[in-house]
Amino acid sequence: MPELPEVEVIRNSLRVVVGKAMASFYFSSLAPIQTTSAKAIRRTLLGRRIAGLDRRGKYLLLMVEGGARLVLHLGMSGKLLYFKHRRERTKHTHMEIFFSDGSRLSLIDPRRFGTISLSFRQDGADNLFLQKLGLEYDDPNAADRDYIARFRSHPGLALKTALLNQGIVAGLGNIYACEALYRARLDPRRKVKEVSDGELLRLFEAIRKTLDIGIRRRGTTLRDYVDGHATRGQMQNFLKVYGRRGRGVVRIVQQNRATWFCPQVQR
DNA sequence: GCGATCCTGGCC
DNA sequence: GGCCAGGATCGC
Repeated sequence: MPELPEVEVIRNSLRVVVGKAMASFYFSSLAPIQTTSAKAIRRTLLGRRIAGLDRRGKYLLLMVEGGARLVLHLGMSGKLLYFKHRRERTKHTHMEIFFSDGSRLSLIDPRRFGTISLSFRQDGADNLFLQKLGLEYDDPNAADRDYIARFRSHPGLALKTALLNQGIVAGLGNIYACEALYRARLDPRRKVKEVSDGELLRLFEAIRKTLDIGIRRRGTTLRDYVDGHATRGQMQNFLKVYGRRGRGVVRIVQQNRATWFCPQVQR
């Protein structure tokens, strides 16, 4: 469900937990913990305060006093919700962090495509997921030639497929990949090797703009996306192609995923 | 590179 | 019952 804009909005919405001390935890028996254990997570977090929230691609990082980070991916169906007061645990809750003031953070993920992991290094090189990620769309240290080089190393990929590859540019999902290609007026089926550097630059600019707009509209709520306080996004009202059959927009399938585009505009 | 697969739920 | 879903990985 959540792509970069949704994760960024969730991150901003949860600033309320910064400074809170973690007093206890709940993990379901099906919690999607990867390459670590509930025990290790408890040991790492217990008694410590949340130092801040960060984001890398679609991963949300809960930064812990002392330098460790709890690395969360929400997959297709994950939500991270803050509750101020006691409350019945809802179905598919896989992790809860109880703060010393009685409030809590709940991870709810019916499909369990998300992941929970740990990282202790600033650069994420010790984390199976973070280590694979490509550039941030707004990386201040990356130049156009860096983005171009990343794309050029996958000449045979269709543009849409390249956008979904988190090792090239991190954070785009199915909605924003389709929207960025529309904004750049590029056919999602064209291969990387068939587009010019100029067209790639146009695509990068479209990616930045598309993700920025997504964040400003507080994410896309097609079905069930909400931020950390259960507030829906508004971007669904401004999508140009995704889910918009008709008026020249068609749906095709690439890599087993739906691609929505407008053949008259995108070439 | 492509298709199948993990999982649950909603909709037709 | 079948199809679809905002993700990512793993075979071939």
